[in-house]
Amino acid sequence: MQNRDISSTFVKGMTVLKAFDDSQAHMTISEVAHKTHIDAATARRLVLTLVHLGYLKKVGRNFSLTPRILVLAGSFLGANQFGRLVQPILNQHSAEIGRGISVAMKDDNKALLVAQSSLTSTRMTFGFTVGSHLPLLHTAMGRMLLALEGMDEVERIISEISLEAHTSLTTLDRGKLLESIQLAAKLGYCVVHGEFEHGVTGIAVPSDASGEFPSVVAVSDVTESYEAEADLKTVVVKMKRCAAELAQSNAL
Amino acid sequence: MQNRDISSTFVKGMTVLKAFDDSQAHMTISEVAHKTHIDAATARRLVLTLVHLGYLKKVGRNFSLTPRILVLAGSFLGANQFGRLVQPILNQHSAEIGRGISVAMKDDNKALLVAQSSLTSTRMTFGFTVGSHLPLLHTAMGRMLLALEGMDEVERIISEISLEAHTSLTTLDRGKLLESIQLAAKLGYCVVHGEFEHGVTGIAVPSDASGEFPSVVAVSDVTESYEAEADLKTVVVKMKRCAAELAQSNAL
DNA sequence: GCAGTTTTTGCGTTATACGAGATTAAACGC
DNA sequence: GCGTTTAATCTCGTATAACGCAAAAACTGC
Repeated sequence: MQNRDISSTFVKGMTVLKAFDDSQAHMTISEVAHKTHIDAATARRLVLTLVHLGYLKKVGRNFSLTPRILVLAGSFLGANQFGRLVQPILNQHSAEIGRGISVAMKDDNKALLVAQSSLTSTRMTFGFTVGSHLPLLHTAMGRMLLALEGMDEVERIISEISLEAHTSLTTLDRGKLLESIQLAAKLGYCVVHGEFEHGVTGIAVPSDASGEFPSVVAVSDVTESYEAEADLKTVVVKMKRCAAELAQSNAL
Repeated sequence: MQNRDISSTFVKGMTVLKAFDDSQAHMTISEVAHKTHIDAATARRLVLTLVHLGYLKKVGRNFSLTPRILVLAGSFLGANQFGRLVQPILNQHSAEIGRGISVAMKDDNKALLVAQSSLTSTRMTFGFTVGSHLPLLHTAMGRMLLALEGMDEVERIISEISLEAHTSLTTLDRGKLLESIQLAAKLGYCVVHGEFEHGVTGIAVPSDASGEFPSVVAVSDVTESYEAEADLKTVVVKMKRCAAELAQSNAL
């Protein structure tokens, strides 16, 4: 028995729903039960409830998410004016910078992509969408997000998080990570070379928006495109312009 | 008491979560209770549970969605390869067509935006995002979606749905709507002029993808831009090319 | 066809959701 | 400012719905 203010059934239900992540999109009832550590009979009831509500659909003996789950996301995006305010600004600055722009927020100990504008002239994307989780410590957007938090929170996360080497360049030294985040806080921008995806450099700046959730504006490109130090500086300046406009628009 | 396979608590919990739509993003517990027709005490527990799970946050006496809700959407998008397959194709064709492209699926009696590529060179967007609900009967994408369904389903929806006049051009005659959908099914594309937003013309074609959910590719622009009949035909041809590529990629 | 697994059902137990009422906080008038 | 009204929030005993075991049924793969 736990807190009387928390509905354990609802918690289990959301656990089941969350279990359908991109690592396992199609699951049988027993797989759900295994993954969530919920009794098979209970898991079955919760899964059937989700089917009843239209969030899951059954095909054969497997269950998978339906597009309806996007409606919940749409509520958040709509409420925060992403369509009307954020997206047009991102589009314009994306064209000016010549690269796709992403906006991210901190979610637990992950960076969460909340908006994106990819260049229409290129097929290049990094395969992430709104709702994608990225590492906090080994991406520019993640470190910049941490730099916006209090340093006590940063130290807590750095010490708690398990470090995973995504590439040969991934920084696994917790002290160096802290330094990098402190530098980002001081400079007002963050650059990370190939620590998450090989050969890709990320740049992030705070969005400056005074909204409900701290957010950052981020750009990714192959490392060579920033060969000249001046190129990088130019991009940062343009990104800051984008951030300023987002802040001014009262979005986010 | 109802079906023993449906967890009524979980249903109520999801109802509460869904209640935070863009029409009411910030709600007190009693507002939630009122909107969902759930007892205030129960609503309170469910809301507190959502706060506990990090999907809602409390500010003052109001509750609102956190970005975490996007993670669930990300699972669906990731599982269906939206980032890696769909988005690049949309981006490329968006540039070729010279207009933003959307992909939509049918959700109950609404059209649901599941992917989008807006032109980066322009600030023009129609304010919708992934997860936005649009009318089925008064948009090109909606009618095209219906045209993919069986005609019995179409007739059911046309007769059940309540018709709302969004503009002075909105077709409110159920017979005419059926005709329009049948025409779309026959032609393989659908064009709707200013029935949802004044002065805006929408075009939709089936995505041809053999995936789990029927989907359409849609384009919107101010009506004048299609003045010449030839312009419209050209766009349709280009859209069909996009649809074919989506199908070929095994996305959707 | 058999041995395994998975899914479903029944049921006693117990936690848990319910909702009326108590408590607290906000809104208003004087 | 203070009492009064109104609404929102929280508490708690009780009814009930969810839990999870165990056993049956259904499906798989060999």
